[in-house]
Amino acid sequence: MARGKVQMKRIENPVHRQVTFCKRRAGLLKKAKELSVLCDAEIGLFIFSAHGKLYELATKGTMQGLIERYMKHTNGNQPPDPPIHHQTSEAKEEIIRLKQEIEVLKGLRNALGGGGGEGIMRLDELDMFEKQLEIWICQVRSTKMKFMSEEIEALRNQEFILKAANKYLHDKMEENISNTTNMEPVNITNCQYPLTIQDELFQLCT
Amino acid sequence: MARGKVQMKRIENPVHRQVTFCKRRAGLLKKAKELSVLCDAEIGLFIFSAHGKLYELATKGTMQGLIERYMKHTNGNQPPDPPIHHQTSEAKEEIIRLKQEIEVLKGLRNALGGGGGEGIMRLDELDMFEKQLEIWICQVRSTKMKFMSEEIEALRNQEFILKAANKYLHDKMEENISNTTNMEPVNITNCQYPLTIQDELFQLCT
DNA sequence: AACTATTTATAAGA
DNA sequence: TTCTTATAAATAGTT
Repeated sequence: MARGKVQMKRIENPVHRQVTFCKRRAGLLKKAKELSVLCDAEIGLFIFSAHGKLYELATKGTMQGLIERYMKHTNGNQPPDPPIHHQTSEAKEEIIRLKQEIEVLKGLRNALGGGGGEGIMRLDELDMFEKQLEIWICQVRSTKMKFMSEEIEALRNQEFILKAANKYLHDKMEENISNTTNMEPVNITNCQYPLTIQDELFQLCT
Repeated sequence: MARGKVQMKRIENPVHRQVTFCKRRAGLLKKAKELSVLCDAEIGLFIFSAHGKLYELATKGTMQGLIERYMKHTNGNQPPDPPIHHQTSEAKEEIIRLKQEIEVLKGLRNALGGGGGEGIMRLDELDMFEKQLEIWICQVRSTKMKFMSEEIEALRNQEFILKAANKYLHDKMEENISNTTNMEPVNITNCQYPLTIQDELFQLCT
């Protein structure tokens, strides 16, 4: 505030910073005392330097007494530790919030991993909506999978029937050949393509 | 401090006192903030007016946290609230632990997503994560659908081949019958089950 | 709340 | 650190 304005940001030069800290700390304590005296106010002030050293001022009584009064004032309920209770409540709320977030993330992770969605998180409507959308998608896909599986099953049955018909005709033909003139038998083994249905394909959304 | 020195004693005129209180209070709070910013200090300040009204400033975190630090600094033996401090410390530790867990889960998300996750906004992160989840699920399902479609196609081909073999054998048999003795033809129409593949099943994730 | 004449605080230099 | 000093800020008294 003299010989040049000062930028309201941390003073990078450590020497300057330390000097300014000493000067302004003294000024601040002085101002606090003055305000207390002039205006009959009760002031508690503590300053931790960057290195952790403590400077304090309590204008009336002790800092302990002031802190107690502060505590009592912040919330007019619990005389022993209302501020503490308040703080703990805040902490508990944040813990609950963080736990919810973790649950959401775990739910999403599980959905990614295997689809085992579980608890309904009480979060935003958007969140709920997206979760329901996900569940809906899973259900639709599962239904489609079921249809396709049934189709494959029907085709397998069809294959079985056709093979049986084939064998019947083949046998009949050989029977006819043996009964009649020479006739080369029909080789249908070329038609016996292996069927390798991957059963794990049907393990979806279980 | 202007237009006349001020005696360092209580201002008796209530109006003057109140005005001075307002002005100097603002100045004191400003000075405290400046000291905190310029010198990287942590400052707690509370002012009780003569009438009991509270004005406070905590430069970092909450006044509660600052008071805790003050308590911890002065001496670790205060009977009124060591348990309180302990409780709060536990809460803070749990908050830190939960935050770490969230970070782990976010890392998992990024690993799964692969895409550029940078995350500043929490809701946005969640949103993007869920979107990625949806995309991922869709991709997995599409791949499975592709496999199943290929299986169905193979079965259709098999069916075609078997039908052709059937027809060949049937024709041959009729030929044999016409060439040889009377013999009732094999009726294979009973084996001609209609195949109705629902093509819309393959319209997934388009 | 706004204005100013002063006092105070303090940044930079020694 | 402390002192000095030019200058920026704060503010007492007033409107």
